[in-house]
Amino acid sequence: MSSGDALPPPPWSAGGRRRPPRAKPPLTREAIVEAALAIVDAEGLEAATMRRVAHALDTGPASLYQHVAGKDELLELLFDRVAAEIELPPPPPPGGDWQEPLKAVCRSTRDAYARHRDIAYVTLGRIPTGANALAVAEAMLAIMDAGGVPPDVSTYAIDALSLFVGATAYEESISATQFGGHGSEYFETVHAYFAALPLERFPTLARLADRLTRSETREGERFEFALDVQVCGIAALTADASGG
Amino acid sequence: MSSGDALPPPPWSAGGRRRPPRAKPPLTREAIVEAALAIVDAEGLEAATMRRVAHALDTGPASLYQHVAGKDELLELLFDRVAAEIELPPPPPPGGDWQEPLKAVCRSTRDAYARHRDIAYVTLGRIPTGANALAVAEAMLAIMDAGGVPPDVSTYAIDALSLFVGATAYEESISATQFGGHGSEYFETVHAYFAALPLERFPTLARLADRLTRSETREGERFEFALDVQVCGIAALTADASGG
DNA sequence: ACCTGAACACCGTTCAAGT
DNA sequence: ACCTGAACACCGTTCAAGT
Repeated sequence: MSSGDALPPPPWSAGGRRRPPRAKPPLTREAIVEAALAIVDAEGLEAATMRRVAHALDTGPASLYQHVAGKDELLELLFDRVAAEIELPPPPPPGGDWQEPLKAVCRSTRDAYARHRDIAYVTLGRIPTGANALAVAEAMLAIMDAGGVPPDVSTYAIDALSLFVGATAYEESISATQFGGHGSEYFETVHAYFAALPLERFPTLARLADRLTRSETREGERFEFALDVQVCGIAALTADASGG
Repeated sequence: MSSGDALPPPPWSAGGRRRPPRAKPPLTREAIVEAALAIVDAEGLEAATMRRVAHALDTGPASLYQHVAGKDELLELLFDRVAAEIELPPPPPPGGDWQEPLKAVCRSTRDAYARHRDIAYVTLGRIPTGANALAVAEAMLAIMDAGGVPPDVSTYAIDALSLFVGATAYEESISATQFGGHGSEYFETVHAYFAALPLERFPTLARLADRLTRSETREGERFEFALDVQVCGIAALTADASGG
């Protein structure tokens, strides 16, 4: 800073044109997305209405439409904002193991979703086009490619895996809100219901009721199991494709 | 028809106590569910609002609340109505093959969902409690049980499979509406987008762009692939559990 | 007991009018 | 160019009043 710069006016000066006490930050896409995410984090996705987001930014809903095409685009941007949080590994060396790195990406995807309530809902039925979501897809494909999974398999596998992680995270967020803080009340109801099922019509269900309802509560285990299922399946089909 | 039956009154007769031209059928849960399903079939799930359903039954929305606790219960009933359409195999003999029968149930579940637009959305994040949905779960568990899949695995597997089928069917219904009737327009856009990706940042994605976008269009194949992944994975973990 | 008109507290989106 | 008040055409749900 050169000494020739003019000093700023002292804060107690009331002269000149006065600014409002808290200058309203300019409306930008980023500010809108950030405000929406804050609402999602605090109250969940369905609270993030155009009106609520606008209100948080001290405007009316109509103002958002200058920066965002509509609610759907806002959700798309929200998704890509969360995708930015997913930890990705460096590009893998050729011939390396692909199963563990692939699982790692799935886990950090789940973690990123879990940090933002039921945000995973927006991933369902959407083809990712944002830069961050594409980076995740690139990472997964690169891992499989380097590990020798043939493109025929990997291009399907990435769809299956993304669907799996998104859907699981969404289900988990749902049951997280249903179990509420204490946890056992809703669980007890479900368990009692399954245990009371007529044995003639639902013999297997009734016999496995204990294990079924217990599995609902141990989400981490459930995710790891299903992740194993996915990756084992991909591996089996890779062996098929290579061997046959 | 016996000859003693009275002739119906001629349509031009104005005598007797006249009924309104089309007697309003009494409001029942079944009638409400059926009306809702008709709207779903014609216009999709989001058109099936309480108001629209009521209108189809010639009443106001308030009248529905005598028979249905609210929108959520209506969706639950709608789901169970569709679950009734899923074809289930007879109880399996012990020691039989479980993989093919299990796949068959998944396929007919998908088919039932596909018959009703985006109905699969209501399966997401919901623990099934209706009689028909429970019958599907019972069938799947019975198949795995008879085939020697240990309960540890099958109780998780049923969650993973239900999630997979529901989420896949929902995604397929979404892209069915996005592809519209003609099909290629949206596909072309997506393909062009993927092909134009910067090579330095998305090398694998760009290289596999052709295959990736082609896979989006061949839904049947994609479903069969993912179903294979699931079942292979379950089999691999079953072998683990038995062998280790 | 069953139904319902009207109202309440919301939505997403548009558009003419403002600066 | 950017913003916005007001309006439009909807939601799910409630409740007092009707039969």
